[in-house]
Amino acid sequence: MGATKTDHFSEEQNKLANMMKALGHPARIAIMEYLIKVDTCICGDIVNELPLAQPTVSQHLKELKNAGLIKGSIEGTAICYCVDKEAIAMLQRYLANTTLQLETKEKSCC
Amino acid sequence: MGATKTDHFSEEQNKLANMMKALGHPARIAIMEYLIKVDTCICGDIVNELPLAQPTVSQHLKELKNAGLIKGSIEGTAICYCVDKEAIAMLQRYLANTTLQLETKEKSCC
DNA sequence: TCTATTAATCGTAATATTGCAATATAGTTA
DNA sequence: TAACTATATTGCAATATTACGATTAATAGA
Repeated sequence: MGATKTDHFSEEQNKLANMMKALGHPARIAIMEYLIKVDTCICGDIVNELPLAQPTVSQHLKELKNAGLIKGSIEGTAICYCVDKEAIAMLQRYLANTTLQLETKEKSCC
Repeated sequence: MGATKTDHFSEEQNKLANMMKALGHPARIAIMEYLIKVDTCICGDIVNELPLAQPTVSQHLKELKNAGLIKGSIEGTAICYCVDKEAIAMLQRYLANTTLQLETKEKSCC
């Protein structure tokens, strides 16, 4: 035990859960917000923005990348990270649809 | 180490991360989807819907409740769970705003 | 009261995450 | 080539999560 039983759930449920999980840490929320705030995506100063050590930040970036939320490419000596717009858009659509489904229901018994 | 450094991040970042974290598991995504699908919120059959044992489901429900994503109230012998519309709406607004910010930027260098 | 029924809690094992120091890697520049 | 800079990887300790069997608590009905 201890491992998530991913095989019992749908592809979409697992993908969504993975993205949500990646965003389920304040440091990673902060990283995303910073990447969005900064105009250019050439970012070599994410570490300076966060109250965490460099290896920790690097690990968080890796997780965001694995979840498909950011993209990174080598830019000389630094590495260029930026948000994957389509991934965010997908999340947004899912939640918008959920909200819509909820609004059409009048019953709210709790 | 091993514990998340919540105190270095903003209230909002932590709250968001908590919600996202709660949704960061396929079983909990499935629970939310089921609660939304079912017309009434009198739900005593969540366990039958999922490929997980009763204590496990109960624990997942507790986490969703702690994150403020669902509400529950005692309904005789069963317990009535339903989605907290405002919480979902909040998440939705956050992502809609994020998407908006991303759209206004032309540069997508990666 | 006895017995189902339903859901929470406890205890525990397996696994995952978080964070960092130390180190490695790779490109840049003197 | 050597020193410098930026990021990744490794290894490890502390803690959290996941899952479930066993048990408990609470209510409903015979």
